[in-house]
Order: sequence, then C-alpha cells, then structure tokens
Amino acid sequence: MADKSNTQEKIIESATVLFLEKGFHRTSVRDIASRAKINISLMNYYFRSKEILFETIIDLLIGGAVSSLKEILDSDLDLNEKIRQYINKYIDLLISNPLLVSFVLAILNHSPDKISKLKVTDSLYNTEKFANQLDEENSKGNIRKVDPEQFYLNMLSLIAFPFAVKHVINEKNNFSNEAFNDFIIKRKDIIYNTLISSIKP
Amino acid sequence: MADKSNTQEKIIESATVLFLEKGFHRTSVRDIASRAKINISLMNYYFRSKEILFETIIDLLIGGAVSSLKEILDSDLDLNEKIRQYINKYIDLLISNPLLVSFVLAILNHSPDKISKLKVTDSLYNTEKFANQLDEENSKGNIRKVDPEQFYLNMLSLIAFPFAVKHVINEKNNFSNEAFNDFIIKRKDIIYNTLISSIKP
DNA sequence: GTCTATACGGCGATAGAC
DNA sequence: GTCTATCGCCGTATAGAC
Repeated sequence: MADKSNTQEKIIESATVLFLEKGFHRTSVRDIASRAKINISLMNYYFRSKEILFETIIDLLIGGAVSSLKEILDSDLDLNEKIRQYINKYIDLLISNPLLVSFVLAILNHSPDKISKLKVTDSLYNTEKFANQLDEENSKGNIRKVDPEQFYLNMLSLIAFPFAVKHVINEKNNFSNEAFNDFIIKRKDIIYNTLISSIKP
Repeated sequence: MADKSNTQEKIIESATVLFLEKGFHRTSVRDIASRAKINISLMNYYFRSKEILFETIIDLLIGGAVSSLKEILDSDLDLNEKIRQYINKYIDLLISNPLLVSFVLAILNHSPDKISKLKVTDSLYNTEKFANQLDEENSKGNIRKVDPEQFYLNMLSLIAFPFAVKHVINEKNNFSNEAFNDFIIKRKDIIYNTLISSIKP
C-alpha cells in the first residue's frame, strides 16, 4: 500500500499546474510524470487515461460551483434577482477558472460522445424550472413572450463566450489579465441589463 | 510535373472531408494521405504542416465571407440596418460552415500565438468605424451610452457561441441538424431584438 | 518539380515482472 | 503499487529516384 494516495495527489497537483498553464493538448503524460517525479505508467494506474485525469481535475477545480449554479436556477427567487445572481456567480466562477470554458469546449469538440458524462455540462441541462418561470411571468404579463431555450442560450453565450476568445480580446485591446478581469466584471451589469431589457414588456 | 496541381487538390479535397467529419485532432495526416491515395510526405511537400493545411482549408471554406462581414461593419449603413445585416450574414456563414467556430476556437486554444495570423480572426479586429458610429449615435441621443467593445462582443457572443455548443444543444433538445438550423435561424430576429432593445434610449 | 521509401523522436497506453 | 520494456500510433524530415 505504501504511500497510498500520496502518488495520486502528486499526479493531480502536477497535472493541474500543467493543464492550467498549457492546456490539455500541449501537456503530455511524460511532462506530468516528470514534474510529479513518478513513473509514467502510474498515471495510467491511478487514472485510466489522460482524458479521465483531465476530467477529474476539472471537476475538482470547479468543485460545488456548478451545482450551486443549478441551485440558483432551480430556486424560488424572483426572476430578475435569479438572473442577476446567476450571472454574477457564473462570472465569478469563470474568473477563478479562466480556462474552464476553453477546456470544456475542447472536450466537446474532441469527443462529443462524452457530453452527458461531463459533470461540468450538468448546468446546461435541467433548465425546466427556469423555463416554467419564464412562461409564468409571461402569462402574468410581467415579461414579453420568449422561447426559454433561446433566452437561456443568450444568457450562457453572453457569460461564457468572452472567455473562449480571451486571447483575442486581450491582444486586440492590449489587455493584461487584470484588465481582462475588469472588462469581464463590467459585463455583470451589461449582461443583466441586456437580458432584462430584451424581455421587458 | 505530372498532374501539376492535381495532387494538391486531392489533398485539399480529402482533408476537407475528414476535417469536417472528425475535426482537426482526430484526423491524421495518414488518414488524409490514404484517402487521397497519395504518399504521406506529399502533404508536407505542398503544405508545410498539418496546421497550415488546416488553416488553408478554413480560409478556402469561408472564402470572401469574412471580408464581406468586415465590409458591412465598415459601411455607411444606418446602425439598425447594419446590425441586422451583420447578424444575418454571419449566421448564414456559420450555418454553411457549422464547424467553423469550433475550429477557430480549437486553434486559438492550441496555439494562441497564431491568433493574428489567422485570416478568420480578421473580422474581430478593426471594429473602429463601428465603434465610432455607436459613439456618434449616442451623442445624437439616438441610443444609450455603450462601450462599443462590450457591445460588439455581445453581438459576437450571441451569434457564435451556440455553434460552439451545438452538440450539447442538439442532445438536450433532441435536435436533428435541420432542427438546429431552424433554431439558429430563429435567432436572427432574437439577437437583433436583444441587441437593439439593449441600446434603446 | 514531383514523388517514394524510410526513418526519427515523441506520444498515450499496456503487459508483465517485482 | 511500482517499474521496465515495449507497442502502435502520430507529425515531420530527408535522401534520393524519376
């Protein structure tokens, strides 16, 4: 049994640093092994493949954040307040993990069959309660009629896409990482106002 | 000399099919060579690398579409009409090349240093005239004050992001490719209305 | 110029000895 | 649990035939 989970931890620690630094494709299992000072094949012993190791790390990184996003969506909050909180929490999550969007998109692109297995994409499903709430608010005359699926996609697009093109934004505007974060934080209000004004009766 | 450009064309034809079918990472140069019935090293002879071949194909696929997008943005059209045309043309382009967004994001993620060399990303730069137009319309009192950079990013996000998560959307809603296209075409109006209502005074 | 054959170093993964 | 050895791929480079 020896060090039990110590080796596993070393792999995760090293892999996390490298994945965050260079992304999935540019990090090799040999890189990970040499940084963790372990034998290459131990990576395959503890995790069955590089991809599973990667997904494990993603899930660890974002922790309960994704499920708390789902909680907001499923809560009984007032519609406006729900949208506000959802945007804020999502953007905070992505600011803490700026490569998350690219990672998830890379996986979706690389192995589309694994979509439903990814915990990260959980938040994209089960938007039923939110959809019902939009329908109800409309029938009360509080908001315009909207396709909930389209509205939710609008919200997601406005929140997530900028992180997918972070490099382009930074290069175009000569942004540092800090300047990018400032730019993104300003988006909290912008996205909220954009979404709300689009459903105002 | 033989068939002159015939070999080159065969490579491009085969590679296009495979890239569109399986994406960049899952297509090997050996796949391409065997499908084109040519020697592996000819790929390196005509194109210097797999990546350059890929970029060449992307540029061929989207042809003048990207530059015509830039033309719209730089035109003297009325703001509303400009936004409308830009959305419509962009979405038509992406419907014709549904993998384009994923491809570009994959390249951005894989080799961020090549951003400015990609012709496809040209459309993301030089939005100066559009920015000025937004400022002018605001000073005339026709629209609310907006950060042009944020507004343009909103537009781009709403247009492009859905294509990056096409697989998820299709799986969630049990969409066929046709149903996805219908869903996207409906977005032309939705995106227009969302953007316009966000700047209405 | 065009093409073939072949080889190089690196990759992710695995079988099997200890 | 750990390590060595090795497998079958990959993208790329090059020597040399036509």
